Amino acid sequence: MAARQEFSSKGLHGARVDEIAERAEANKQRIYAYYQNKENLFGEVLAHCFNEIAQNEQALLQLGERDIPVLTEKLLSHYVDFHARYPFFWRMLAWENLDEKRHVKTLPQARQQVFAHLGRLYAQGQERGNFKKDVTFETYLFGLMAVSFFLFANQKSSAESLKLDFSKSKVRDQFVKEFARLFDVA
Amino acid sequence: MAARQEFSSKGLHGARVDEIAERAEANKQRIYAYYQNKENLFGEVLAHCFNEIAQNEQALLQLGERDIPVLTEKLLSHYVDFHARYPFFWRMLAWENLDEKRHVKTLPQARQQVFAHLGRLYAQGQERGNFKKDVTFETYLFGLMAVSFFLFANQKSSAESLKLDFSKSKVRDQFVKEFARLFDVA
Amino acid sequence: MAARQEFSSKGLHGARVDEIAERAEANKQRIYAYYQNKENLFGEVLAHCFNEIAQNEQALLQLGERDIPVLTEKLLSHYVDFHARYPFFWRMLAWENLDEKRHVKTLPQARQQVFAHLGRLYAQGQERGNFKKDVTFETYLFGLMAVSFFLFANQKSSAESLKLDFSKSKVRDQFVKEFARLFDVA
Amino acid sequence: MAARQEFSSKGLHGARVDEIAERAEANKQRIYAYYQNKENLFGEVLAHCFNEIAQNEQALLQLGERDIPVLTEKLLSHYVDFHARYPFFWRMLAWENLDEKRHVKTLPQARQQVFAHLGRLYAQGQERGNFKKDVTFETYLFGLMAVSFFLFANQKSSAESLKLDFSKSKVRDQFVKEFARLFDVA
DNA sequence: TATGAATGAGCCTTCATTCAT
DNA sequence: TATGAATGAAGGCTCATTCAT
Repeated sequence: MAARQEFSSKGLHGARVDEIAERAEANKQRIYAYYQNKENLFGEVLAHCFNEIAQNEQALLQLGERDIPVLTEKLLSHYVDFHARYPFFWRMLAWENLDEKRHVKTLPQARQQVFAHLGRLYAQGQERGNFKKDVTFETYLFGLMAVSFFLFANQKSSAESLKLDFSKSKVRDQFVKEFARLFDVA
Repeated sequence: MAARQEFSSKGLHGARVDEIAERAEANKQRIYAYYQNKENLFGEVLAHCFNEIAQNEQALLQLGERDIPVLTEKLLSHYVDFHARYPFFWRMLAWENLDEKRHVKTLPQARQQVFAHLGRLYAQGQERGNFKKDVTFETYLFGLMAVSFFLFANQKSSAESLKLDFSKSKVRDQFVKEFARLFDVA
Repeated sequence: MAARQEFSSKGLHGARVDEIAERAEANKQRIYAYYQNKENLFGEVLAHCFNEIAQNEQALLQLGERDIPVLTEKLLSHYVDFHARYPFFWRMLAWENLDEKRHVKTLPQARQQVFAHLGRLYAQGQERGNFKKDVTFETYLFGLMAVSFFLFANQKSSAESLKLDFSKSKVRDQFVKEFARLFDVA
Repeated sequence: MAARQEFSSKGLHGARVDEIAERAEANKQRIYAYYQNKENLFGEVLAHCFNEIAQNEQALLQLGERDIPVLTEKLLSHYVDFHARYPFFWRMLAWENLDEKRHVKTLPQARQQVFAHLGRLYAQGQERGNFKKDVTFETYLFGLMAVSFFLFANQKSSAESLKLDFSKSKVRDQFVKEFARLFDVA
């Protein structure tokens, strides 16, 4: 979908239907026939982005017990890679969070399965002493997501306040490793 | 400034000059006389928000050596409180980061001083074993900021994916404590 | 024809070709093949409505000399019934009269025959003293048509200005009788 | 108001806001500032037309007992003149009656006063034998209105079916007189 | 024959910005 | 200094009509 491009870069109100139609090499009436209005289309794009991350997360189901020692690093690099390859997500997420209205009702069920799987690994890791016992999985996961999201969502501003250029993958990789250390025991 | 209200809630493009003028009980001529155009005004508001956080951070200069053991918790609760009391910031920051153009050139110098001060405390903490030696202060601080920002900026969506309601201060407090544990050694 | 429904309720400009095609379970190509364009189709519908009233009026040819004493009542109830059963007519007539362009060229010849027949009965009635000698048939007929048309065409507004509800058939019947008295001698 | 011209000739949906603005030598934003939207403006115009007829009817309050013998003729010629001088009314009325939505809530109270006055005269006329005892005032008035409305509202079509040209005032005057005879006793 | 898509224009409505008083 | 009006350009959405399959 070419609408993703427009919406992710300009948001619901900034995007122009004409532009979308042109990029999609479709014509407006087709768009309105399918989606009724701009807002619906935005919702579809948003849902698509959520599906994208959900699908992408399926790979995490491959993680097993032996990955527990490097779980944090793997998760972090997974999300950072995702954001790097698929910048639409954090942008659409940000637009949606800034908007008063909610445009996506149901979040993909698929994510819950992955989270459950990771939760089990985390619990095992806690037993083995890889993760802190007094930190819940939700906190841990939230931290990982926050950090990876912020890495991209705040690139422009943080680049100036922290004097770092996250667009270089080396810098990013170093961050992943450092954050892995931060999040893990010892 | 009443423009802050409009811009923070609707963004540069969503905000309406008429609305701003009306709320400010000023008239449009005044606005255009002072700021030339909407974009400039947005920049001023943004700068104002950055000054706000910078000023607020001055309080952190009070932190001293004896606070090192609870530094993480203090910093986190500082930022979380700030976001809770001053929701304009994360919103303006998010709008700015989503926009192609940069509307603020210079970030307040004041922040650097605070960061330097905190950096010294962190270094001492590393010596004393409160913080991990292999995690830089930048990483540490970035983590704190990311987590506190994400707590608010992603409230709508995360409420659904993680089933948590961050609007309750209890939940937030618990998070602060958990994250403090996560970020600290042992 | 399903176009009648659309045109009569929304007029030439308000009606939508897509809607008509859908209701007719035909496809647009068919419509354009037969009628060239929307306006022609409107003309056909209009003509159809005129034929409908003309055909309906054929029943009036049954009226004979013995009906002269109740001619007014019979004619009035005929037209009122027609409008009640066939609301398309007054609406299409109203649309047509409001539009600058004329969409129907020829009015059905059949009506003239009926009018001539009624004219003869009226003349006889005048001789016999049933109808006023100084009121022409045209005036008389025009009055009947005006009253029955207005009864329906002005229902919404008159309901409020005259506090009457013509949708109730009782009220209508009473009106027919009263108007018969009004139009007849003594 | 120039909107009256547009709306009365093309109806709510046929009228063009640009056209109205241009004719009014105003600009669109003024229109939208005052009336919010096209429909409201239409409602105002409609209300204005109702006020016009109501105001015009005030003249009928001058009619007194001595006018009773020629009441019908006076009323008819009043309405016919009004329609001839002010063609906006019947058109706006017709548009409104064809439209599903109601655009005017309250009809002018002033009309009721006039109607009451005329009703009293009619009652006296009934006593004196000028009007039929078994025909109510409502019927009588409705008839007058219907006839005068139809005279204009159906001019285009009736011109063809009845072969009469109501645009000539002579023809109209003759009609007024004939209808007066029709409506009056003897 | 029937269908989905395309076109191109038009219309209502909204803005940022500027004039004029 | 403050206010109402003006401007000019969009932008969302809709339609009648036509193509192409």
